[in-house]
Amino acid sequence: MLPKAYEPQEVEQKLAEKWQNSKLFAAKADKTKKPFVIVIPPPNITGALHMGHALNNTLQDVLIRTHRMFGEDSFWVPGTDHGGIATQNVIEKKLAKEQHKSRHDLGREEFVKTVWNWYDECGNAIFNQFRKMGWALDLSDIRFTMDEKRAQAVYECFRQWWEKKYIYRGKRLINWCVRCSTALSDIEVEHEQHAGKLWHLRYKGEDGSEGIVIATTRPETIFADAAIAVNPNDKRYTHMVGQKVIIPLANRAIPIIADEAVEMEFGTGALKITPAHDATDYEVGKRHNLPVMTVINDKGKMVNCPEKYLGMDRELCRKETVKDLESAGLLVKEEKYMNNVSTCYRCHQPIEPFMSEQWFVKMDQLAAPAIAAAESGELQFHPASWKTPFVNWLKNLQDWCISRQIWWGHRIPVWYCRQCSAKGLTFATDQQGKEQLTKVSFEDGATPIVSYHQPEKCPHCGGHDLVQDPDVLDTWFSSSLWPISVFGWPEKTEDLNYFYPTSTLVTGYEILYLWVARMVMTGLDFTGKLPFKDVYLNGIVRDKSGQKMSKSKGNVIDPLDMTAKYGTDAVRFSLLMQAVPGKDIPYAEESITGARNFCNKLYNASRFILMNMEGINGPLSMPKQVTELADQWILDRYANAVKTAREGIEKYNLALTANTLYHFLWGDFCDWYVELAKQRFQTDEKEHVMALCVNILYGTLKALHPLIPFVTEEIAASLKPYVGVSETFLLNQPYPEFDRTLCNEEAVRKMNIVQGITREIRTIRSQFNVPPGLKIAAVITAKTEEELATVKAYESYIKLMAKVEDLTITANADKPKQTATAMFENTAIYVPLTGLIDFEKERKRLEKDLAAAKANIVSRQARLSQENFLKHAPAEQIQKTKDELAAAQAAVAQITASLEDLA
RNA sequence: GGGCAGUUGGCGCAGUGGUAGCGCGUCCGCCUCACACGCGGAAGGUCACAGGUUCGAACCCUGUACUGCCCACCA
Repeated sequence: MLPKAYEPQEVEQKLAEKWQNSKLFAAKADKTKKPFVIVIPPPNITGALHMGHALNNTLQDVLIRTHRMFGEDSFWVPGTDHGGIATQNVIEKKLAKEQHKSRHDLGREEFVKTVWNWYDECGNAIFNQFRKMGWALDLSDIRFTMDEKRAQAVYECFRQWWEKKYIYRGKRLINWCVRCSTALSDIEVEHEQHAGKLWHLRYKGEDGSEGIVIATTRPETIFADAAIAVNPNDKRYTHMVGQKVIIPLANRAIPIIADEAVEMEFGTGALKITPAHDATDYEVGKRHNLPVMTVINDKGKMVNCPEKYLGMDRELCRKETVKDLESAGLLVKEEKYMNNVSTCYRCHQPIEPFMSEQWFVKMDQLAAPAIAAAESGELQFHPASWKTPFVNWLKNLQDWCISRQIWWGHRIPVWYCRQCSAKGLTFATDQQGKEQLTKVSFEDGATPIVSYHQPEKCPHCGGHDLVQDPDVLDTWFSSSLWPISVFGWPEKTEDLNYFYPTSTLVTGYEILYLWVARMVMTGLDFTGKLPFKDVYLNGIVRDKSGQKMSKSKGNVIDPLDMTAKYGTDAVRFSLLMQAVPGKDIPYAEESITGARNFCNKLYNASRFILMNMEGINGPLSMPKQVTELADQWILDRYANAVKTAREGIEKYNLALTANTLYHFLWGDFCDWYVELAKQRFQTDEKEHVMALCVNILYGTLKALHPLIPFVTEEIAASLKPYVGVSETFLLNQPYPEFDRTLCNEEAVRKMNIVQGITREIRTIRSQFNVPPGLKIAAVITAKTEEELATVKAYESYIKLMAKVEDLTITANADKPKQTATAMFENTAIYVPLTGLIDFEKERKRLEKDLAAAKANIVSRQARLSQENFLKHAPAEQIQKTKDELAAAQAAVAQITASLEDLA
């Protein structure tokens, strides 16, 4: 005998291995079939899986599995991402913790080797977790953004864009992370509200006058001031424009200029312009031809400033400057201020705007086709509300800074001749005594040679002393090529031809710009085709109170802990029940228990049906024709559940699919059909009923399999002999089709009457504490032909489900004495309960029902007396209202009689 | 500053024109021979607010408030 409760752990382990070993998830590359392809958002090799991965991958898994069952050649392409800065940070922390070493202690080569070792370790761990989760990825064929093929793709992209002049080198004010010591692109910068201060500083006039007062959050940058700016329309300052003032503590004169960028209302209306350390100021400086002077270096230390502050950290210098300004009497005011601080998306330290020569990609030509694709609707977003932000982002795109001053990543495929480029190259000796190229300046004459491998010789002088650019590419550079690189681009492979473009991209909205937009641009640029036509944006898994999960908040739920405790299916199903496109999911352990209970319900229902299979040999096919109400009804429910489940998948509304199947299985199949079937098991109808049970259950298992693959596969294995299936895996069987011929509205209507009357009797039983085992008598007086006929025909259902022994059915009986009364539509239900009735309780109950019925009469009558309603509303609606009025009137009459009876 | 979501019973959410559903929780009764991870029943909501469209609005339109997110060079 099977255990009472479903124990997922062993089952899942066993099946996960079986699936992988059978290569069940390998795409067949069957050219006769339509491919359905999803490329996985490759997880960074930074550590363990979190709930976000669980959600994102489960959604993809459901799509992959359903489309496979739809008969398509579905292929989910697995891989990982090297994760640039993120991974380098993880390894640096690890080194510091375990060996008290920095990456500089190891040197570049050794450090990179260390990360590769980490990749072996962590990559494996990730795929083991994938296997455990049962995700339909063929793990025998995986990709990595830094493996040889993907590196070739990166190089080819760089080369082509260099030739097209999309890639260029430029000196700009870029976002510099002092902690990570690298440049960042604009979207890698996050904006956080920090409690800071706003200082009002006086810049005295060159002529000794009072000068002007400005407001700043960054007093340490005054040494780099190039001007003071005011709004041209600001009458307070018009007379001062053109005059010169003295920078405090620096004693340098700068002009007062007028520029539209200055907000008159903010601070004092006067703004210090520091082109080298602020993006706005940089633009103003350009307009006014101001000199750019740097006072903070790449380490965040002060340079080019009065000696006192030289070498000081920027933070400390801020404090010191304020102190000294105060002593000098030039600090006019200090106020608290909520500052919008730019921070690094990886380490969350404040970003320093920094003048630097970097590699950029020109975006306008790349963006244009992407904008067109989104605007035309060729590219679809789910939910669609992301289209506008997507397009707007592309329209306001700045050039993409792609060089990073870190060690882990694709090295820029550019070389320099030490002879020809000598002036533009700066070398330093590292801690291992090796000479390293640290800085490249095209402005000073470095000449690039674009090449994947080290060129044999310099094309200019024939020299052999060539060095590679020290920078690596933005990690998103290789990610943006992912949909083509996974299939072997730039080679014209068969895979690329067959599987590209892919079908759907499933990812979080937080990387829509960082990743999705760029894949669209590169895909269109290199292939002329969109990499995917549907973008399904999933929400973020949050904690129960809607907070983002984070280690520091201690509210993280580990998906692996949860799968160990409740089973993978339970975790998957709990997420799917809430998976509405674009919506965040509040998540708590309690969310999982419901899903776990469902898996158990499914298991037990199956167990029950299997138990009743005893004595039945061979497969039972689905009966072609059914005449019994319960059979007609359950087939209608089943057909509709399948229909809605499929709709949910097509509309990317997996919550709809999950909920529909949940309620069909539990509410319709178990609570009513199987309960009714129990009595038929004792008759010669048994085989017929079993045929329906087992086939409907098997169909439901197939419909559920993409959502909860383990428990369904496990059950299906036992059920197969009874439905005549020889195929081992559910995944290779067709997804249930909606069968219109099974729909039967009349059966649903009749069953609804049976259920309604049953519930009324059960309520009476419960209200008057009738012992569950006690069979009772009941009198049903049906006032309409339909109800009367139905009750008469299916009195056995009511007797069974409501535990009624003696059922009297009449068209018009007087209310028996000493009974409880209930109404269902036009039918009165009397339950004689001599000695059991609490008259006071019954009176209260009846009065409540009476009030409700009276309210119904009033509202229906009001509606029916409106001429406009009768004129405009559809006939069907008018009839419905009339029926409701009649039912309410019948109820009032009946209940009133009952109340009189009680008195 | 711009944009996008959301506001439905104690909690978390479904529901796109015919006056409300689900899960959890609560309360009552049940170990009824598949399942107590269960069965039956009950209580609980003027669908944020104000206008408008409509015979009819949780649902469509306008505005307001609050919450969250994204974008943006008010230092």
